Amino acid sequence: MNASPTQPTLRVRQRKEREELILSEAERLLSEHGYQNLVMEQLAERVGIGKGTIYLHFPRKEDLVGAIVERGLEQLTSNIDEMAGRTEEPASERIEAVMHRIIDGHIGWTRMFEGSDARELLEGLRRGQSMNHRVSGLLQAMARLIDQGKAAGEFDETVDSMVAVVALFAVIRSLTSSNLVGHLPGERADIISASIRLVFRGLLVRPADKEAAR
Amino acid sequence: MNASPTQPTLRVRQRKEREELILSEAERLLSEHGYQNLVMEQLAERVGIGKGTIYLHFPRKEDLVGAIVERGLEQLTSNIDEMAGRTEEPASERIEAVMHRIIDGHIGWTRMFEGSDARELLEGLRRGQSMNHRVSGLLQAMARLIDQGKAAGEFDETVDSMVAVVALFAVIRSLTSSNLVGHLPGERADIISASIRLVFRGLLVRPADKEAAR
Amino acid sequence: MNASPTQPTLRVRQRKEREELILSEAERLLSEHGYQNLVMEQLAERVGIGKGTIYLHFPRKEDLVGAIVERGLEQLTSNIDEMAGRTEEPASERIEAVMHRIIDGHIGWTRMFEGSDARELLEGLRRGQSMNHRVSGLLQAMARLIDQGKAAGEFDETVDSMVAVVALFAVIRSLTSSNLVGHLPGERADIISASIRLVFRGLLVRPADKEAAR
Amino acid sequence: MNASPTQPTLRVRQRKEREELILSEAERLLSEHGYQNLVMEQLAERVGIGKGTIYLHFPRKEDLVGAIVERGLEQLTSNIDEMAGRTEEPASERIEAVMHRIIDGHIGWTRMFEGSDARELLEGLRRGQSMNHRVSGLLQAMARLIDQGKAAGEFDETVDSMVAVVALFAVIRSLTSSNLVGHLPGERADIISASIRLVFRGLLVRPADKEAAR
DNA sequence: TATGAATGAGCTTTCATTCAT
DNA sequence: AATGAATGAAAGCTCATTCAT
Repeated sequence: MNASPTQPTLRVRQRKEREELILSEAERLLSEHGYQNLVMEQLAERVGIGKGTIYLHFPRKEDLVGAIVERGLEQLTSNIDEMAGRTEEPASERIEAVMHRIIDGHIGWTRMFEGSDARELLEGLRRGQSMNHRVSGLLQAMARLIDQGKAAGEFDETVDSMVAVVALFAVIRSLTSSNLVGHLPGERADIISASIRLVFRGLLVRPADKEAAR
Repeated sequence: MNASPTQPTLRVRQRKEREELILSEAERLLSEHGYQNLVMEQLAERVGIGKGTIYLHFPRKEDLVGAIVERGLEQLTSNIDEMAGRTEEPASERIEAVMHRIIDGHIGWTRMFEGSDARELLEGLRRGQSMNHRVSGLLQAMARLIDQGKAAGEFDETVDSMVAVVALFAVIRSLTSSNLVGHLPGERADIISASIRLVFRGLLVRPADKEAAR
Repeated sequence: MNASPTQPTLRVRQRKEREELILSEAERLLSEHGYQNLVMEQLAERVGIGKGTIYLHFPRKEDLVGAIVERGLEQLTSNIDEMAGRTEEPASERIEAVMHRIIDGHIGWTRMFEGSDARELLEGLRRGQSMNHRVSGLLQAMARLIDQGKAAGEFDETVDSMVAVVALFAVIRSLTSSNLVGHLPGERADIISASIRLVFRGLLVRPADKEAAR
Repeated sequence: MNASPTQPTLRVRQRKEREELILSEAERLLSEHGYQNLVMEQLAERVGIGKGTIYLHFPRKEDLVGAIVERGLEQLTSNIDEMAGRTEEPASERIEAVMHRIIDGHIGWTRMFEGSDARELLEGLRRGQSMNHRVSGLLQAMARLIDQGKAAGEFDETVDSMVAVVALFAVIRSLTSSNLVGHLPGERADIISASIRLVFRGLLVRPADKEAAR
């Protein structure tokens, strides 16, 4: 009489799938063109559904974007947490891996929110709390990785972990948006690696410090 | 008819002045509200001129913003060049000063381009070439400061100057937009200073290296 | 398959019941929000059925509203006819009672058709003829009451009954919509009663006339 | 240097003219199709201007309709006031003339507001006060006419003037919207006249009363 | 030269109606 | 028979850009 437990309502699954489809396409358009230039009709067309259908899933454009942000933050956080489990590898390598993964897989975060009334959008998300949790969660996950490095003697304990997180994300953000990188000589990948390592240099325990500590 | 040679420009000078006025006001609106929410009519009103007059100076909204970007880049570059002259001060201090100045005096660069079709905007600027020059100029000016530091033995010569520049600007950008910083504990100013210094730590010549070099 | 002849209607009766349910709820929404703001989905939800089901009964929103109007006219007419039976009471009192009942129990007739393309709606109803019959029936039922009054010597025979009917309904309509009444001093109920009586004054046989008739 | 006093800015006059044009056409469409079915684009087309131009004069559709209402009330009031001046004619005749003029000149008051969220619209107008003044002014102007009739011994002083006003407007409203009248036999004009007179009968001083007063 | 009235493409959002399940 | 997901026409409103004055 009722749906088998292994098949949670089919309908629901299809709905979820379509939602995923919308979000993915929207994320692409968002990172390509920014909030204002994401046109609902165009989005629908690309997904291959009617304009109104989007509104069945996301009552306002704002909500659509909010969902994308949350999804992104969630993915990033789980990525980082996964890395936090591999305690056999040095923290610095794991962090670098995380950063590369973020940079590669991810999406012009910077551009994404262009032209939303970003202030209002974020404000709204913030009021809804979930954004706060997600962002805080992301930052803390990253900080945990750094703390692992400190505990392992890799990183300098005098450097505030949260400050390091900010610096790392700063580099990610900048490398992600092509603004500057586009103007630099050399391969993009090289620049990325070198930049990440530069920040690490500031974070690593210095031989001299160890010396001094004796 | 009788334009004196020393003042061929009365007209021209007024024109230039007004152009400056437009740009200044536009820059403010831009950093406050982003590209899409910069409304030409509102701008004209604030400047105290007619809407159409703006179009006498900048045929398209895009051009107006392009001019602002160029002007900003120019100012930054000259700021940095000025600092490059004060060779009596340590490079690291001068760089930090530059960074603070950029961050303080500056303009939500991040928000400024929100809602432009950034790709198209930049593409257009690029086609006009001048953007390329300006950005390259800015990066190179900064790189020169770093090179000075290297020459003075402050900075590690093995670190690529351009990479360092990218990292520095990355931090600036991130600290400028409140996205992350807003989620951090502590005073904004403290976070900024700490972040800058973290990058410097990675740049400074390490005592241990010196030791090893002996 | 085995529908007993006395109850061929189990299905049919249920269908009729649901139709009644839809109409009642629709009438409420209609009088509260007007035609345009009557949303089919909301209606379905309130009735507790699926949106599509409504369309099984009424192929178009227009038809739904048409049915409501007819039902309303029918009810009013039967109300009046019932009153026409109580010949022991004075016609004027019975008419006043009818009017109060209409005003009280009734439904912002005025608001109900807000936002329909009333012309088209009525046109459509008219094409279906039935509307004409209903309205005529209503007016005639009321006229019959007045004629009773004339026969009883209560009302002046020189006043055209139909004109009196129009005037009476005019007052009802106006008193029903709060537009004017809201701007008047005094209690709503008092205004209503006084207005009705004013029209009656014009309808009653005048003592002076009687005098003259002697 | 400044515009001659007899020619108040030409611009301003043209603007006023166009505004008048918009209002007139809007009033027609409004009375024909009701608020919801008044489509801004269609209105613009009929007036022969661009859609946006309307918004230059009336920032919201609501404002446009508000202006129409005010204009209408103003015209009515001044019509009535003018009539109030002709004290040489009997009040009843002047009132009848006013009513005919109202009915002829303005038609679908009733239909005009259909489908606005009338509640909100009126609420808004009411909050803005101006509506209150206008409507009160209109009712009072009419009441003044009736008072003149009372003073002249034409009308019965025991009938509340405001109640009479309500009844008169009730008739106007009803006769204006074709709902009922369309279903009546006879000429529209005749019905109108007869209805008005019926109400007057209720208002006039009765010979019998005079008799009694002796 | 400077203006701002006029324009209309373009956007988000709503909702009657259809139709596969 | 009953449902509600999907659709897309339609509508109000904004604002970059033009152009008559």
